[in-house]
Parts: sequence; C-alpha cells; structure tokens
Amino acid sequence: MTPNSLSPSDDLSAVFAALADPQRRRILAALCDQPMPVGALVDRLAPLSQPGVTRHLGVLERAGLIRREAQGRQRICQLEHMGFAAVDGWLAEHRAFWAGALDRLAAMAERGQPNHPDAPEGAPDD
Amino acid sequence: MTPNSLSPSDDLSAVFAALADPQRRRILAALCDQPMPVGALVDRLAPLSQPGVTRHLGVLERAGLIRREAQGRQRICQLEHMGFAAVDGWLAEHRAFWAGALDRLAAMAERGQPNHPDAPEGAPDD
DNA sequence: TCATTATATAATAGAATGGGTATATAATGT
DNA sequence: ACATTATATACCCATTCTATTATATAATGA
Repeated sequence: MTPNSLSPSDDLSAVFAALADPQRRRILAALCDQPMPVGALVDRLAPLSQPGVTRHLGVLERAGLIRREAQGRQRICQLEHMGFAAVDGWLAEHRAFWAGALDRLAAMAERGQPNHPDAPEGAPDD
Repeated sequence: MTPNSLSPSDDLSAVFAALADPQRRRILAALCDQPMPVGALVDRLAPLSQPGVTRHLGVLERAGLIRREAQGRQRICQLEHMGFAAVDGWLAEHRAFWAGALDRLAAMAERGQPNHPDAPEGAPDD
C-alpha cells in the first residue's frame, strides 16, 4: 500500500527523466512523423550539435522510448513502445485518484469515452 | 507539425522532472491514500530529512501535482489534478504513434475500454 | 510570556546533467 | 588504399539537483 521504490535509476525514473528535457521531446515528436536516421534529427534540432543529439538519443534509448537500428552507416531511430507504456501504466495506477468523479465525467464527455471505469481502489505501489 | 518547444522550464518539463524522482513519486502515492500534513509525509519517507521532504513538496507543487493548504500550524498536502492532466494530455497526443493498432486493441481488451479512438493524426507539437 | 510543535529557509557538499569542441570508429564509394 | 560520410566517444565547463545540518518563522498551549 505504501510506496517503497528508492533506487534513483529504476525504469520509471529513467523514462520521466528522459521526458523532462524539451529537446528530447522534440526528438520523439519528430519520430512521430516517421523513423529517421540520426542525421535527420540533427538537422531538425539545429543548432544543437550532433554529439548533443547522439547523447539525447542514448538517454531516450535507455529509457525504452526509442530504438536504433543499424542500416549501412546510418542508424535509423524509431519510437519504442516500452517507455510510453511505462508512463501509461503509472498514470493508470493514479488515474482513480488525481481526478474526482466529476472531472472524469467531464473528460469522458470531452473525449467521448470513459476513463478506467473499473480502476482498482488501492494506492499505487510507487 | 515539427516541435518547437525549447524553454527548459515549460510546464511539461517541470511535471516530468518532478516525476523523475522516486521519493517524489512516493509522496504522490502516499497522497493517493489521503491528504496529509507534511509531518506525516516526513514519517513515511524516513530516513529522508524534513527539509528534504519540504523541498520535494515545493517541486511537486510548482509542477501542479500537489497543493498545500495551511490549516493551523500544519500544511495539508493533497493531489492536484493539473500536473496529472498535463501528463495525460502529452501521452494522448502521442498515443496514436507509440503503439500500433494491435497493441491498442490489446490494451483496450485488458482495460475494458477504447484508447482515444478519435485521436488526430498529425504529429504532436512537443 | 515562554516552551513546543510544524514547517520553511540558508548554507554547503557532492553527484548528475546538458552543452560544446575535438577526435575516434565504422561504412561507403572511387 | 584513400577520402568521405555517418555516428559515437572523450574531455571539459557550467549549471542544476539532492541531501544534510543548522537555523528561522509561525502557530499553539500552558
């Protein structure tokens, strides 16, 4: 019932830390358009340097938010679902608490579907 | 279509940065049980020091994840929906991209409801 | 008023982060 | 083999984070 996660580099921390940087979110947004090699991301993120982009890609990859595949001398970057699923899971664990019933109804009306109508009632683990 | 957010301290960055720390996520999980004063959180997060907890509370409050209300000499902390909504919104913007149709169907089956069936198709702004 | 309780702030140390330039490695084409 | 292209790594600097101890402020009760 009470949280116990203490390690500062667990999966969830790595994902949220990766998402906390606007440049890295720009990378993810770019990859929403389509997978692309590092160089294309360097162009889009100018004037950020190429080593800067590469380092951000490492952070995103370790967080499970992207994947890099060697293809010739390029490395094609694309979104990887694990990191996103981690955020989605954490949010789902808290959804029953952060919004009251009225808020959930409002969101439901606005988005045309219910939010976790069968969510469990215990406090999340983390 | 292409992202443009550069300020390192925009709302979303503050929320994700706040969530990147396990101690702060423990605070949120504790507040899922019920609102409580700072001292109760200090007890739960032991051996973290009281000033340490207070600083984490400041980070969470600035991120819109909690609210503090003075009540006598205590300050009652409770979850605040804005920060959670920010995460939910960001995730919704990306949901169409990070999981393929099959994954979304699986999640739908598991959670008993569709995931944003009417999500727009353009790349998110950030 | 005075002591106590609850929380916040100041001062500081150490680790992590983000950025740059320079350089190394790897793959390709001539 | 050699030059070129694509990406990664090394190194350095400045800033930001987390945590601690010591101290200050605010509210309560005797």
